[in-house]
Amino acid sequence: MSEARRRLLDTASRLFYAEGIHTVGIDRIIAEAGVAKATFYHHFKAKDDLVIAYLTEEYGRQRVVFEAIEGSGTERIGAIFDMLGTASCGPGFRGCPFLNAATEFADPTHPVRGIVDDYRAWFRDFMGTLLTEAGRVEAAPTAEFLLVMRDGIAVSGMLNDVTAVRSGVATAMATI
Amino acid sequence: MSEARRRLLDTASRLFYAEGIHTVGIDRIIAEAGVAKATFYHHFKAKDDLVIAYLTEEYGRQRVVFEAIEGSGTERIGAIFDMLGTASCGPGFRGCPFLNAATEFADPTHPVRGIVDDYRAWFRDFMGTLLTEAGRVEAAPTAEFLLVMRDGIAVSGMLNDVTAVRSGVATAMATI
DNA sequence: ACACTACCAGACAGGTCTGTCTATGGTTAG
DNA sequence: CTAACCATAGACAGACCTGTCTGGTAGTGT
Repeated sequence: MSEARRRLLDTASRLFYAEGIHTVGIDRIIAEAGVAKATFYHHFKAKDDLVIAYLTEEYGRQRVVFEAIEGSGTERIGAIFDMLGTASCGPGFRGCPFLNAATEFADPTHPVRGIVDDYRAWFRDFMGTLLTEAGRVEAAPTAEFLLVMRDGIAVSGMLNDVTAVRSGVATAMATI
Repeated sequence: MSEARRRLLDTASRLFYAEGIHTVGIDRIIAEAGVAKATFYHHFKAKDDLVIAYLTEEYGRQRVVFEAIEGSGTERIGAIFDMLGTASCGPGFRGCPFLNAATEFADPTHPVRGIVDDYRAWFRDFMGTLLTEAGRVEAAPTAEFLLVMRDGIAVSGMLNDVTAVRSGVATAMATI
């Protein structure tokens, strides 16, 4: 990836996540990235393309991080939710990038929503696989439940309900 | 309340909820409400005032609805979550108005975020009170957990994860 | 030497947004 | 009657947004 494109994506990721997608304009991104406007439109057909790239990259990043977490069976799920809880209470946390993007793009047929759906399907399947590995017969409904917990934890973290985050993590760990 | 103000609030509530706050402009609201621009600015100092009024009214509406649900002890909580689940799968559901607003207003010191905080504090306290009434000693952490569940259910409903909604409701009911 | 690609700076058009303003018409209370 | 109030229509300013375009620089491979 070219340096300019890298800087654009990094800047956009930081600003989109921290301040929202619609509220951050192209001018702001290219200024902070130190890139010319023509260069931006050379790399991205439109702003939506940048949004897509941002979410796609974030999706890949999270997959790598979560799938790298070691452990076996339900312990691994516990470690994942422990990490989720820690991240949700950490500095600079402003919720789940995918949930936030879905809120900003109300039209469910928009390409952005496709990535959000992909991410959620991956997480659900990942949990289902881990549960099956752990010998759970009722893996599917439990995986759904863990998806709901993940969402709730992310939201509570965004709104600084730290005790709720801890409570959610503890319950998720106790359930599995 | 004057008719014009009533129409403005109704139209704004409908559009803000369905399409998002930042994406819906004043011009659109006054056009669909059939109200002159000067009339709008006679009733609301700025767009933010309309947003505040929208969320404040929605807060009051939800309080009335939830507090009117009958039953005693944990059965009442079950009825509330049953209703939450049903609403989250219903037509036109696009998530929790407060969570969506919090996502759109990233600055936690913005007045909008104050209403969101108030709503969440009310829900948490309401659950805590019902749990205490039911004789639960560990009411506070369970109330926190129910807040997380509420968030997760709303998110899953917004993203059409209907089975996740049902799973979340079932777990919440089983837990309490 | 040449073509190609990546990059920069910044003007520009066309649209949208918020909020203000003028000018006018009803209705109601004193 | 008149003054206060609520409402209408719509022009307008100023800011911001996206996306296009011109023109110029630097490096790279053939």
